[in-house]
Amino acid sequence: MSDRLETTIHDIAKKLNISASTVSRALKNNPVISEATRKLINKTAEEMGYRPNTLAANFRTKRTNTIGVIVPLIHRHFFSSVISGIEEVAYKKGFTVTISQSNDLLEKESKIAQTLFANRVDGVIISIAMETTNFDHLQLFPAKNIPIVFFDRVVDEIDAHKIVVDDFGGAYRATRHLAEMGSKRIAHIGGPMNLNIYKNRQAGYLKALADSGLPTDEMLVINNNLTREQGIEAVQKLLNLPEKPDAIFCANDTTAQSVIFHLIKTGYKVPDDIAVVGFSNEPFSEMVTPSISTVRQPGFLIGIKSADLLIEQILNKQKEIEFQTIVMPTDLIIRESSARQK
Amino acid sequence: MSDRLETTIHDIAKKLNISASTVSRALKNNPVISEATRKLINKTAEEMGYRPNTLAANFRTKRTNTIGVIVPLIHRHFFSSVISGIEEVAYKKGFTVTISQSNDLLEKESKIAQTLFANRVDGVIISIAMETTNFDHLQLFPAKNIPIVFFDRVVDEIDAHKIVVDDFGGAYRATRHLAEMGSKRIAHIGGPMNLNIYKNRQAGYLKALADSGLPTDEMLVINNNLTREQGIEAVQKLLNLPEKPDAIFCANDTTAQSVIFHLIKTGYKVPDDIAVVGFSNEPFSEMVTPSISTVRQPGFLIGIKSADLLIEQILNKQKEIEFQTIVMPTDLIIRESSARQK
DNA sequence: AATTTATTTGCAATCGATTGCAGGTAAGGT
DNA sequence: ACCTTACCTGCAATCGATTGCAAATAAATT
Repeated sequence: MSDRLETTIHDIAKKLNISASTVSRALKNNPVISEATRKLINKTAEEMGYRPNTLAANFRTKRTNTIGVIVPLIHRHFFSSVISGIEEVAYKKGFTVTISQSNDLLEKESKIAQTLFANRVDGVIISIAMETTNFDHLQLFPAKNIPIVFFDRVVDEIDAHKIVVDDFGGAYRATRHLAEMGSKRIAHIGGPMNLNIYKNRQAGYLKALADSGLPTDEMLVINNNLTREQGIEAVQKLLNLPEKPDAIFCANDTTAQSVIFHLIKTGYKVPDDIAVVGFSNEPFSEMVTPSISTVRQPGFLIGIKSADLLIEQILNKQKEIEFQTIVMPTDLIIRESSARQK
Repeated sequence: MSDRLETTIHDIAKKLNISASTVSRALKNNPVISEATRKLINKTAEEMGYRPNTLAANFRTKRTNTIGVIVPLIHRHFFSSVISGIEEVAYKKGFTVTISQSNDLLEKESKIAQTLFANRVDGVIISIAMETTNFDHLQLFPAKNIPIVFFDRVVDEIDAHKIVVDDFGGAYRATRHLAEMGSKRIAHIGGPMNLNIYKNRQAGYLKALADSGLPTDEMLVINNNLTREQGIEAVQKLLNLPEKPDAIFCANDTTAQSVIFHLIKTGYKVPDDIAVVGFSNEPFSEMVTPSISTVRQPGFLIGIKSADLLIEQILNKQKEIEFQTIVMPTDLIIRESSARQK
């Protein structure tokens, strides 16, 4: 009804015949205010239906208590787990979280970054878009001393805390597992090489081949954007090789699923003819038939860690910080798509 | 030059020997400023590295150009589609979107609402949590004349624009389809009756039974929270009935999937022994085997419509608005889980 | 009783952009 | 020349909370 009548600290001050500064301090639990006055002020504020004007406070303090989060796609299970972790920490420490999705597009990511910047977020947590190879839009933040934390898809070119998962180890174990299942020609469908995560997964794959005494074959490695469609194209290419693969390690579950789909459709048995392992442990991976072996990433923990590191920086802006790159463990989940009876 | 700080409109004004008001107007493309001065001001602003202080503007205008979105779970495909729709519109009209998830918990939803309120969002778009039966936390907004738009899981008790999908029609068509496939005893696993969407789906189911000349049987209707676990419990109960069902219409895809999983595990053939239809068209529903027949909801369109209606209210605050409830169409997707050879 | 110390509170400037109203200027009309 | 009108621009108040510094009061010490 009467929304022109917001109570301010001045109204409270006037009513109690004290100054606005005292009211402000009391409401903020500033220890310099005596217990008695604080109680009185809180009671009166309550009675008068006072609600603090966050906008005024933000303006004055130049802080918004807001963390901006940019992820490629919020509906990816991994990312929504990370977001949940971030929210968990942020709420506890009194920060609000603004989530945006880049849809893996550089242009959208850039616009989001600008918006967050203009809205003066106190810090940013980001996993960059697949397309992103230029980082000017992210330089905005360091330039104004606004902390950034990168996770998963990190950027070498910017100095900041980075949380990555052990892509190398996950890929290594996945590939070793395929070798242990008796596979001799293990193919790899990987992502774009501008993203470290895919570089590392590929490196893990190659190392595992070497350690298993298997030769590497360029023809068995295909890089694309890991969509459903490209997964099918890739597997078709692999099946057309003179020497077909007997196992495929895919850098994400979507590709693994489309690969399996195509293999079964064209008459191959999974895992007996060709075993498949994916990456990320998307929820569907255990629901499909055959269920997909995959590598689990600790999304929730990554979110917690990212938010912790970010908030620490926000609260200690002056301090010189030693940036660190934290590697979170991954683990292999063996399911039907790779579990051969030996 | 005191410009280790941020450039303000006053700095620009001083440099050009004009007033801050003119600068402000020029930067806002206020038509009252002549073309010449506007160009000069924009150029100078650019040169001086001016960036508008959104916080100051927000404070002054009491507007944040921010829309708060509250959904149960962002990783549900339906909700992330809606969010994409909202973002699409919001971005175009210069609004920022803050997304939060309630995890289907009343308490979290309530905290989020308070945070959004304290942060002075200009409007809210929400689909309420499964638990929510009390709406005090949402009354905050109407009380301060902050518009809300409800979608999908709407609330009768608050007067506002509401966008719902045609749950009744979708359920009706799903059930009719099961009847046409020859099912005589069609069960229903539904959600909590405090949510309209589940009430309507159940009503559609019942009407379809009646129109198909099938008797209704209380024993064939089970209501729970539609989780995986509860889906399995429910189907166990149904299989223990003296007269088992030959089809099950589930109010979401998660339940449908767990039901199918359990049926196959216990030796039933889907769809031949028991046909199953879900609801929402989650991406996994077409990837699992058998793929799940389901009801598609136009999430993206709902997001667009919600944002349109909300922003219209934000921009025309004074106007009396006739609140409307918009019903969006649904359609049935027939897949393997219900496609019997007749 | 005088002085020091500790404890509370108030003053007043500030943050930067916005906007109603008044004042100024140039162009057009008589 | 004088007066309107239309068009630009400036003045100055304002939004509400925060905070460094000074001052007032109370308590403790000599």
